[in-house]
Amino acid sequence: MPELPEVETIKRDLESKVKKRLIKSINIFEGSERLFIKKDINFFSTALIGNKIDCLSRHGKYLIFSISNKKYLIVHLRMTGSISINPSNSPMASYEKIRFNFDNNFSMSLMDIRKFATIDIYSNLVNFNQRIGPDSISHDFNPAFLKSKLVARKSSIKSALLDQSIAAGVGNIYADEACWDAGINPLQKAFLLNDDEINRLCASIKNVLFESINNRGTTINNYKDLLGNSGYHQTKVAVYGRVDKKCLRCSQKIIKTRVVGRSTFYCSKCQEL
DNA sequence: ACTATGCCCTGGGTGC
DNA sequence: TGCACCCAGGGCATAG
Repeated sequence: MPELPEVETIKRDLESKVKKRLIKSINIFEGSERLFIKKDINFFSTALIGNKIDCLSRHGKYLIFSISNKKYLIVHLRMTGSISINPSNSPMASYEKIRFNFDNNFSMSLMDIRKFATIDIYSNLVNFNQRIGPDSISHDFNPAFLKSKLVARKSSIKSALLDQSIAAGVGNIYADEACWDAGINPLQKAFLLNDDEINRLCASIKNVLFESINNRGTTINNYKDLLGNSGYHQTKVAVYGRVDKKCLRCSQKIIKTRVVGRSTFYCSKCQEL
């Protein structure tokens, strides 16, 4: 499931393949109806066909293609979405939902088993940037910002970290990893964190995200890069999915519970409530 | 205003 | 071997 490091890996690999490419045509495959946030597929096609991709960026888990006509194509891969680059005459891939054919006889394809992925066209990013908080590896995501968001937050810190208006790009795996790294119990009420804990948590979030980027992301279930390869960070994961195994710091058994409907893993000894 | 819950979706795994 | 169930979780709609 692509979170920030996985989307960042895709973005870095994809950038040189799509930058300055002209979109000649688009193929839309069966079962792609849910992909389009705005149901008008004609609007989608006319906004893109004949235009170039100026550059590619990422905000949280969203991929943002800046188009030469000043519009933005925004892609979210959700749970099982993936992207690949292939010659335009390649046969349709399994679960392929949409294909963008470029002017160099290559194409960018979006595949998705579970049909949760979304694509959308924006005329500007004002609303988007208001809805999503600062990217978790940016300078704007810092202890002062985090404190401002947690001070009145009655829910658990895990719930707060999954809120994309707080920690954009953090998902279930890295929320647990960051809490473990910082020695904070994911069930702790967010507003109870003191300054020292917020400083540690902020640093830990960045640490686990940067480390995973260096390892090309974490492949637990579905994530694959542009070439269909897994990441390497799953071998470095400290708590996620390690129920009943020994904590890497204190050898206590890792506990599994559920927080806001998500599997949550922590060490009861070094992440005391 | 804030927070919690259910839903979407399908392949893979498990237990009988 | 087959079948029925359960689980994975991001973001949104809805309820409280």
